[in-house]
Amino acid sequence: MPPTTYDELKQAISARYPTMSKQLQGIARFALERPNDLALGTVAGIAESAGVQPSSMVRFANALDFGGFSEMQQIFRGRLVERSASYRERIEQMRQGKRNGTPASGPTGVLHVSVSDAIAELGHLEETVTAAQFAAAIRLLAGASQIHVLAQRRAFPVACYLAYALGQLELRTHLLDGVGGMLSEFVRNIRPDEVLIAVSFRNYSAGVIDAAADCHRRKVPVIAITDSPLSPLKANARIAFELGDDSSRPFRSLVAPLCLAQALVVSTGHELAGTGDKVRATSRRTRGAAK
Amino acid sequence: MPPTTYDELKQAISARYPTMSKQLQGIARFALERPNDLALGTVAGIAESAGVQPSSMVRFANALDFGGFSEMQQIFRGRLVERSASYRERIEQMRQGKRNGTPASGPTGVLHVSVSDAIAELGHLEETVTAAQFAAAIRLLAGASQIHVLAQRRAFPVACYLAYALGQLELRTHLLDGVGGMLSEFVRNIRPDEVLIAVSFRNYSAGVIDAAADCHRRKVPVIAITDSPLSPLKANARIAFELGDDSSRPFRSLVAPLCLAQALVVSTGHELAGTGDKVRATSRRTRGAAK
DNA sequence: GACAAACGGAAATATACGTTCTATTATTCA
DNA sequence: TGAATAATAGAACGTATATTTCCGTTTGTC
Repeated sequence: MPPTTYDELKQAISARYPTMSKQLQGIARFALERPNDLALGTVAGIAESAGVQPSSMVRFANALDFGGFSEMQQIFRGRLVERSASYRERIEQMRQGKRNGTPASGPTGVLHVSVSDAIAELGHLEETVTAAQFAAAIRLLAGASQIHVLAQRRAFPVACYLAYALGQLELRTHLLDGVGGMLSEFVRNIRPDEVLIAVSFRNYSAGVIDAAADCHRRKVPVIAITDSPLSPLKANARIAFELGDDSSRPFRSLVAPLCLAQALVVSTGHELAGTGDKVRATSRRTRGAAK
Repeated sequence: MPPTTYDELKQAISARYPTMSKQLQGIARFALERPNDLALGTVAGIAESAGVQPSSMVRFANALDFGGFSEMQQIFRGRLVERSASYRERIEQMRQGKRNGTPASGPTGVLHVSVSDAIAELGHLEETVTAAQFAAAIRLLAGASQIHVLAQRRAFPVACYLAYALGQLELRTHLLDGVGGMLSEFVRNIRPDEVLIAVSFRNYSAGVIDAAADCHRRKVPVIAITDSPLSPLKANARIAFELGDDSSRPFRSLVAPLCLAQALVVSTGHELAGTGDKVRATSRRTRGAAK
């Protein structure tokens, strides 16, 4: 009684996942994350991608009551054709829906609008950021003895992400979250060989602006992530990313700044690893992965 | 110079159709009518369905400048995997725009990759989330007397955003940030008429899992935002959003979960404002505030 | 700490697949 | 009407694939 549909297969995997061996669990995750590969690849190819032996793939299929790998693969292939069929339906629906005049109504309409807006923002992001300022920011980050990240309110998630991700690179990173009300004390102690990343959008938090101004005056490099050339952060930053998003929308999203933040972190990682300092970079990566 | 995309293939077939032999024309019609079969079947099987010999299928592929049947089949398989048309167009547009400058290497190359990945994730997000679970989540949020948001480490920015944005809707929202180490004490006091939003991705934070499990056991509605059906959060949630994406990339981003979070907030806002039941919403807020 | 059971890895085997070659048939032109 | 050429069907061949079995290793239990 093996599963006959992809949904059943998912349920079966979920149900038996806890009782599986470690390797089989890995294959299970791989299968659910990359079902397309499972559908179209050969056992050998898939096994290589998953980092296991072909025989383990067969064992995985057997664990799900299939007679063999090919039998299980049929389910993944079935999903592929169903999915492509539903795509056409959805595209048709979208065309008809737009003709009817209600492009964005209903609960999932909101999701669609959010996704579309986010994609537009990302396109705008790539246009806005210049290679020069991006490279300059990376140089600053890679060369800093310590990095401080500051944001408040709406922008705070960006700072959280930066602090976490830069920390993963084993850069000394501090999130200035203002807990305990000692923000200005911390900011006062930032030195010129360190870096402050300040993130703020309208309405700009006074605390962030003041901190950036203070650091900038004391020759501490400030990298600003903000929304407009008119931002008060721009005047107080060595490098300012102006992501000017459409403020006409009531809910501006954090997608663009977060994507920029991720790109900065990844590039900084490359910079650190690529400057010949392989020993430090390797140990950093190893330790991070082991955790 | 064989076709490289399904559209090119279609054009090639149309162009050469008149000059083909009668049998090859039959195969051409069959191929265009049942591309799924061409993508997934074996030569023998397809040939039987089309009422020809396997060798004829190879001849057909050769007539289209392919080296063999398998080569042609790759095009049909690609068609099954390809993403929805509208997103693909946008990605293509962006790729072309970037071809003028630096293609994929260098500092801005990383940004381009981040943006592309983010767009792919967003497309996947819209596929994955069903209208039913989205609507159910909104009903829970709109009807809750209080909302608690919990995440740690990599997922924490999502919780920050949710707490901030839901707070803007004047819903009573608490960010369970674990400051002071009193997380379990707070979780223990969450009641069944409240809601817990738990966000966690691999490797899942034990604290978040435990909290979700505790709440779920005590009939507190739990909305989970996680990455896979195998997530331990799924078993401990009333509603689970599984944003499972390609884990082959070393740096998974928060773009998709944040976009989902935003859509949830916006929809909840509409729900509260649009049900016309302003009194109830107001009284709920008032009661909560009085407490 | 020792034994047993299960798990993972590698090689061997059998199957099935795609391709190619040849004989035969259909078609067209003289 | 006959001959020649192009195309098709069928079979055979080589290859690549999935599967199974066996052995070494690890893990759990007593």
